[in-house]
Amino acid sequence: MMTEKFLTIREMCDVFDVTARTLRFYESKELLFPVRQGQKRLFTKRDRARLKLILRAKRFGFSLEQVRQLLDLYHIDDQQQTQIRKTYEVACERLADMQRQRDELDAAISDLQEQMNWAEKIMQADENPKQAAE
Amino acid sequence: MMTEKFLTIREMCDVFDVTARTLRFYESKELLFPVRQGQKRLFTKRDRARLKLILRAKRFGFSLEQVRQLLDLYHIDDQQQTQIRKTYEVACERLADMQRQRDELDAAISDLQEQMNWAEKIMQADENPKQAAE
DNA sequence: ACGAAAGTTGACGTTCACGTAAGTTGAACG
DNA sequence: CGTTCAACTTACGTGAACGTCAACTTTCGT
Repeated sequence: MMTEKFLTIREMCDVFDVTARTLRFYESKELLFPVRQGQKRLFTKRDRARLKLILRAKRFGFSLEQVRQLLDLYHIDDQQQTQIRKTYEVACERLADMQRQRDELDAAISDLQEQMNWAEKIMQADENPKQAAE
Repeated sequence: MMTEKFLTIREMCDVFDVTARTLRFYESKELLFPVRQGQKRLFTKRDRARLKLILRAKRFGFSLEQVRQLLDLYHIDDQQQTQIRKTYEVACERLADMQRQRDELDAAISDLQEQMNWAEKIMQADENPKQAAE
């Protein structure tokens, strides 16, 4: 048994901490492609990988539409190879976005840390009030 | 003249590439506090700094409400010092969020770059088709 | 002094990303 | 066989973050 080839919608919800509605919504937006057994959805390993990336990218502030474009890169093998180059270019832009974002994030982290150091000093002073005045 | 102490709403729009509606909306949500000259808004240096941070944080996927909390750290001097500690704790969480996010972002960037290397190889092969078959 | 330009306040509309409720279907269990 | 339960579809509702339009007032140039 290789990690149970398929997951039900409920199992997906538990694993990824999302609602069933969300998974159906993502399917409707062509972000996920669960196979059907009767009318029930079964999520493949590929769906799990995609969902992981979706949730991650969301935390970076990407829209679902942007994520969909990004995801295209991860399943080129399914597609016509004629699309590779176009997809590659999209990926280049996304990558640049992400690198810019990381740089900004680094800056923001530094900023915040500085502010917090300053706040620490203030709080320190607040704990020993008027130490010099006596 | 020290960088023109105040900016009109239109100047703000041009500088930060946002709409007037957005600025008024941010004010209504207490993210910005432009002073009034008559009924016109004048944006201070502090508003400009705040807006910069707002737009930056938005790109990280923070909600405006989260941003508002974050911004509180940046104007503690205006507030009661009793609030410092609370604000400091909020900031700690945000900082942790941001660091986690950066780690994930790094991972995502690596992933994407790997995929792109793979795509490059495919494209390379596509340029010289069946080189080995002849 | 007057008309255009810029700014203001409502108030309603829109898009995204789901939430939620109502009714249906299919497998499963006592 | 009835019912219970999970999953399904359809459809309307919701909060966040603005867009857009209407109807003022204020200011500025000629």
